[in-house]
Amino acid sequence: MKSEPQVYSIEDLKQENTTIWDGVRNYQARNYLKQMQIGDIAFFYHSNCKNIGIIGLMKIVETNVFDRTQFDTKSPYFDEKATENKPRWHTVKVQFKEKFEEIISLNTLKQQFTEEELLVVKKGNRLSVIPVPENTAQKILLMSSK
DNA sequence: GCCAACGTTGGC
DNA sequence: GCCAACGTTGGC
Repeated sequence: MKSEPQVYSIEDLKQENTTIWDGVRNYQARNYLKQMQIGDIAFFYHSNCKNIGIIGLMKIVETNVFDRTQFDTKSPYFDEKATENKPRWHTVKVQFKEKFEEIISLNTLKQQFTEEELLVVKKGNRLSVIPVPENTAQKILLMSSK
């Protein structure tokens, strides 16, 4: 799950402990959010910044949460086509789990994994929520504990 | 349903 | 700041 650290970083999550992962406005990403289950582990990815890469772990603690920002006219994520009765955007609540001592940089990820193994290394990939195959996830966890 | 125009993401 | 690679919008 990607976030721009200038907007919301893993430090922010660490301080808050939990947060509703709102602001996703892409149907494919939303569908991946939908598939998540309570207890699932997600990687926190810092994007569009100086140190790009996977910075830590979080846990999914609630699923099918309404993204309230879609109803908020003052929010940049306001969606005029969404109503309380017919919301378009739901998401998950995540809990801070771990911040890696060292970021696993995009460069490292590119060296270790193919596009098939880890979609985030694919050029032009813009999805902010991406599934990670189990094999790949296990390898990344090993890399983080070095 | 096609596709040009436009807007956004995100690495570099 | 640039720009490739998308996704979305809207006219037709």
